[in-house]
Amino acid sequence: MSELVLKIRPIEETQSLKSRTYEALKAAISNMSIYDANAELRLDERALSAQFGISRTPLREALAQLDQEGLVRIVPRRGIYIVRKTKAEIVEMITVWAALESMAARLAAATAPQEAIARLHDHVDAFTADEVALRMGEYSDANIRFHQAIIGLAGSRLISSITDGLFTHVRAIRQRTIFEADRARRSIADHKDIIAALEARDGERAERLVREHTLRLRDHVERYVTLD
Amino acid sequence: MSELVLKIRPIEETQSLKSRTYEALKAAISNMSIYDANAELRLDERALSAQFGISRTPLREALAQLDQEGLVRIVPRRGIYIVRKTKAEIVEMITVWAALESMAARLAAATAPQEAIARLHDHVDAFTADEVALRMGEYSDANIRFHQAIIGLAGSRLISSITDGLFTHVRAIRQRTIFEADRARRSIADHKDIIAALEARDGERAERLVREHTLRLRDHVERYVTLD
DNA sequence: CATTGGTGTATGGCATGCCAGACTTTCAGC
DNA sequence: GCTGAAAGTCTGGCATGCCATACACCAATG
Repeated sequence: MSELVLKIRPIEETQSLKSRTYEALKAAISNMSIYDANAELRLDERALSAQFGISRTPLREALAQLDQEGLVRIVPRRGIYIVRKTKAEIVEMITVWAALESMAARLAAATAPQEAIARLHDHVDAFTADEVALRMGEYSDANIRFHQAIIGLAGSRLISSITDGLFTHVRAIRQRTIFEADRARRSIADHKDIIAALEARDGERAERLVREHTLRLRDHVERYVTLD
Repeated sequence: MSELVLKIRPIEETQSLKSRTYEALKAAISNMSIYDANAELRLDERALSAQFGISRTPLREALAQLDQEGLVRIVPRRGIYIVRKTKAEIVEMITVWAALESMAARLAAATAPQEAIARLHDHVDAFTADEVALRMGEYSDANIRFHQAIIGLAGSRLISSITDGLFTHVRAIRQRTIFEADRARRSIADHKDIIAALEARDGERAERLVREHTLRLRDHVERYVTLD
């Protein structure tokens, strides 16, 4: 499985009921497969607070946070609904991802330590193009970690936090679309080029390669993925 | 005029106490000049709720939202503090701004209607390089609106919402750094080039120009602005 | 049968009060 | 005079209950 990409919890133990409830709800919503199309989209404050064994106050605070992140929508006196992302919204997210990761690549080329860049190979070299087809699940994880690693190299907390938020939304799609040998083969080649550009400290090129790579994913989703 | 970029308040009148309190606090914090260095950084839930004439519940919800946006920091059983942005954080924000606005320019070049692009001239042509020195305040506003207009042309709600958030934080700095004739003169030239690229539908070039323009601002801030 | 008005119910918004933890103050002991 | 512990105070977290409003259901009316 993929506890690999679990966000590292901030040092301070966030023990408040609000925080724990937030995490629980977020995980539940994120892992809610987009396949169970007719899962109940409506949440009930009182029922949930009873399930969690807490009062409505911390639950409401957790829900408010999820609302702000766009995972749920709170409609006054109507209800709380799990948000279904449209394809257009997913495409927007990937576009923003492309913008931020490409900028991260530029920063990484300028400032990341050589050893850190070298470690990017670990995420790519483990797979040959042929193996990908066989171990697609593993590759999907490695692929995601590769992109997160580049963002990490930039050393920008802001970029990391924004993309983490996007990742929560895009996860399901990303795992689906990667399940295609063609894209995977191309993807491996792209990744190697990106690493080469970083190692050559060619920020412009790394930026461009990352952008084009991710925009290709966007176009692919736009063309071939269907939701709803 | 510029009702063009006015934030369109969500259709539904957000009359909830939480929303109104949030807006009020956000405005108060944002407009708190970074010059009154020793303004009280600590907020008191009970005192604020009394000032607003509401109970602590909606106030807490508003504060929680501000906490998530990074404008305040809530420390359990310690207090609520107005966050002072470090220069490094401001620089990160401008970097993200550069990434997103440049991507927006690329999108705008591809999809924005010709008339909309043409309206960008309004934000620039009103000033000659010489006038800028005289009407710096006006130019500063026009400058900001120009960049928001480009982002608007992209038609991406996500990019707009993220940059709006950044703008709240960066506003004070941006107004300070623009107060320099040299940068302003260069800025006007840059803006005209950007418009030209958009009109030529040259997405690559528009993207690059916007990125370089904003990264120059970043470098300027990094070098010459002092906070704290 | 369609429409409209009224009433009951469900749901989130808000007010209020108590609680645990952290800081401050004070006073005993050396 | 100094140190340390204990009590008091301040602060945000949480539980609980009431309220206004949106909606559904139903009856009365044309």
